[in-house]
Amino acid sequence: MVAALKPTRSNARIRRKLLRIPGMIARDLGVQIVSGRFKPGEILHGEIETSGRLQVSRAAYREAVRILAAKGLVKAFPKVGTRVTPQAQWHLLDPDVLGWIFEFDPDETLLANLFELRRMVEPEAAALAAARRTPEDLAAMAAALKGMSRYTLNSKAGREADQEFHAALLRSTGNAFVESLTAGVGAAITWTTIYKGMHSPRLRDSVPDHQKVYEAVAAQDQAAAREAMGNLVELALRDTTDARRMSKRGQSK
Amino acid sequence: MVAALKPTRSNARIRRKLLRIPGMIARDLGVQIVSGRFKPGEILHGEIETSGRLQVSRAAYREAVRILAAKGLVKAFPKVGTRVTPQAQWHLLDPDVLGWIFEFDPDETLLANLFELRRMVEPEAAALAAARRTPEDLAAMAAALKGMSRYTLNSKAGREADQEFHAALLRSTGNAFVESLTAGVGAAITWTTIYKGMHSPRLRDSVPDHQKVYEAVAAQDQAAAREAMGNLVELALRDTTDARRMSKRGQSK
DNA sequence: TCCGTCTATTTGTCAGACAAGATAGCGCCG
DNA sequence: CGGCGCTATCTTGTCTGACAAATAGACGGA
Repeated sequence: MVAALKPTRSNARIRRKLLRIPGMIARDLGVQIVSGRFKPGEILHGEIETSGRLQVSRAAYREAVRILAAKGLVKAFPKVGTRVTPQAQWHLLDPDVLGWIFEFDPDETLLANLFELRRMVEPEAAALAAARRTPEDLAAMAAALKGMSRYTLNSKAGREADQEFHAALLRSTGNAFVESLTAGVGAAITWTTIYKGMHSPRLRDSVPDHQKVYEAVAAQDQAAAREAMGNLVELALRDTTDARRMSKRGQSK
Repeated sequence: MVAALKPTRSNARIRRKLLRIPGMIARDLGVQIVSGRFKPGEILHGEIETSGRLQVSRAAYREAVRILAAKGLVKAFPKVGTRVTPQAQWHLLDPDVLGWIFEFDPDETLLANLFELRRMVEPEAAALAAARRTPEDLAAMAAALKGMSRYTLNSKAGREADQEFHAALLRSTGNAFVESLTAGVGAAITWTTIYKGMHSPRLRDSVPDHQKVYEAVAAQDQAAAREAMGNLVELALRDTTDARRMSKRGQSK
């Protein structure tokens, strides 16, 4: 629930600076939908009722619903209401939707699916990057690599460097569609780190794996880049599932 | 330009039944943005001005802008206006954005990029499908295949069967993220067909290629499925670029 | 020269009203 | 009695006009 949405002054700082009211509501509803609180086929409560309950204008609430509709999560019809669409129609690779899905403990299957996609795309992306990377791309990857080893994944800066490494690699494919998968890769990486940090105290150092990818890309060796990145994703997946399994067992849930 | 947007009655039927006013405006602006008519960094005209010019209420226009913002095409700030975001932030795999990009003669590079993505994903998807397909999946693919050979790509039904074949295959991976790439694959297929139909009178029959994929999936032979689908995409790409080159040369442009 | 303030402009939000579309139930007619 | 069409009604769709909030840029003071 949104609770006290009207930010007279108190939560004005808490709310992300750039999230206006419709954005907040959309995020809120979006999370409830992707987390199963609202199931496909269900119909959201009426606009007047909901906007009244949230103490926002109907226009603001409508803009929120429009955002969700733009991401394929809902569809609105007169008289029938705003219905949650089946998952097959959701724009799962939309950065916001991804964020909502993985905001809280995400569905195990979906995380596995996301890794499957990484496994398909990233090795080939590395091969493309090896063929097309510019000196600037290389510099960005080198800088990210340096950041990873300097700060480690235990610090925010280190984790951001990890993300940036993969982002730079996808960017250097020169393929706009591949680049648009950055958010998806980032989400998978985030949860790998979270699970590893949560329960396996001694996390395997992933810098050497990244280093190998970097070297292959730098040497413009497509086959080696593909191979190294394949390894990296494979290991990341294993680490994630292992850590997750331990974590689940630990909390006996 | 939207021209006469106010549908007193005349164009009420012409406008796609399910496209409300904000949807129409969003599509219109979206096409102008992805086609380069509005360039990244540029600022859209003010809300009052634009909504006035289009003869719609400001609320309706705002909902349209919200849709575009949800797809990453624009960002709005008070005082500064609504700015077109750099292409790297666009949600290129959003079905609507894809549709807008490929609505008219699309950028050659982008089409090539889309094929690159297909080349990465679809063979592995075929392998996954071979491992996981249910009898129902298989039936759907068989039906689509039958439709392709019965109606050929010269008819609408045949083209839809082609799309459905690939959609069914992606669906049978059991991977929601892979499935969400259906729109992207579909867009690529559409333009392959268009280019082939446009200038190469004798288009290579692609049914045997699809048949091979189907048989491998039916036999649960992952390697064969991967191989067959790799071939199919490769040939489709070659057909597309060939046909396009001929077409361009033909119209001496 | 630099920094804080002030203003103007743009988007953000609100409020209430009416229009349009779709469902369901009612009633007419066969 | 059963099928068909009309109407009542409910929900989203759209319009209008107003005020609030945020910020870029100008202005003025230290």
